[in-house]
Amino acid sequence: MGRQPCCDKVGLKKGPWTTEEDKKLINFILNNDQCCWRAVPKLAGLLRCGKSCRLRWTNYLRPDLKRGLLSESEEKLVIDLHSQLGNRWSKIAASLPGRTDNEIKNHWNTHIKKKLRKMGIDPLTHKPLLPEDPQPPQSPQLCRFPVFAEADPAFYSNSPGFCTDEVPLVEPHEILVPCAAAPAAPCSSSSSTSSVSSSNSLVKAEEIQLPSMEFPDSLYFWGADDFIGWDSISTQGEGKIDPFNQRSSASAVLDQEPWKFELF
DNA sequence: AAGACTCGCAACCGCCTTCGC
DNA sequence: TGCGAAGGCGGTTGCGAGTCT
Repeated sequence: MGRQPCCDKVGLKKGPWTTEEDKKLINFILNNDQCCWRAVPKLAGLLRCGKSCRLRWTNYLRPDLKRGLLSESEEKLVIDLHSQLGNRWSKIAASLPGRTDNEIKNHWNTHIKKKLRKMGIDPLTHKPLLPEDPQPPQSPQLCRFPVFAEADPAFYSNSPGFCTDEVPLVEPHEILVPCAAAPAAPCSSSSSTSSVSSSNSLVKAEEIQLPSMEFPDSLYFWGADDFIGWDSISTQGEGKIDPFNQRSSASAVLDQEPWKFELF
């Protein structure tokens, strides 16, 4: 028995969003509350599934999104959080304001994974990559590679220039640290698939005293003060139309201050 | 110059979780 | 308490752009 599709797909458009569709969605969300996504496409006049609208909004159109590559510190945070949480991208993204789970996931898969491998670290387990020998390190003096924060909070801070792009290849034996310095903690990596059982790793994430990354309310959604341009949308793409001839009061607010980043 | 190959990202798919009745 | 609907999430895919041969 197949699962019912999330929405009736007959007649629904798929694939890349057009500028016009973006405008419609933006306009709708600016003018209305985000009631239920299922209703959004119909009300906004889009031939899309509600899920698709939600995804487009949260991953691409949301005003508080940062664009561009992750900064060095963001990347470090992602690595650290990943060692705690595994592939729980939404949880990781929650600690990185303006970043989406999808963006972080993509960045992880395309950049960080490679860099960690280059460093001799298994991106899944955050342990040293084992050479040919499949046996895990058994030495009582050595324990598995600890998560960064646990291993040494100064891991990064002591290397201000740390950039995973530039790190030399590190041999596994160079990474292993004495157990005393880093009590083994359950790493979530079998974890990439497993449910990081909950409290444990989550508590650990708290324990490392991550910087408070909570958005101020104003930034979250109608944070017009930190939000630049639909104009960039209007000038982008084939149409080059001004989508907001009929701007809502909400979007009019956005005119009052320049938005600080570009969506496209 | 052109075809092959690689890479990165946006978007989709389908399972899981949450919520309302 | 159980059920169905909707939203959330993580894995995967497809395609365009860039690079290599």
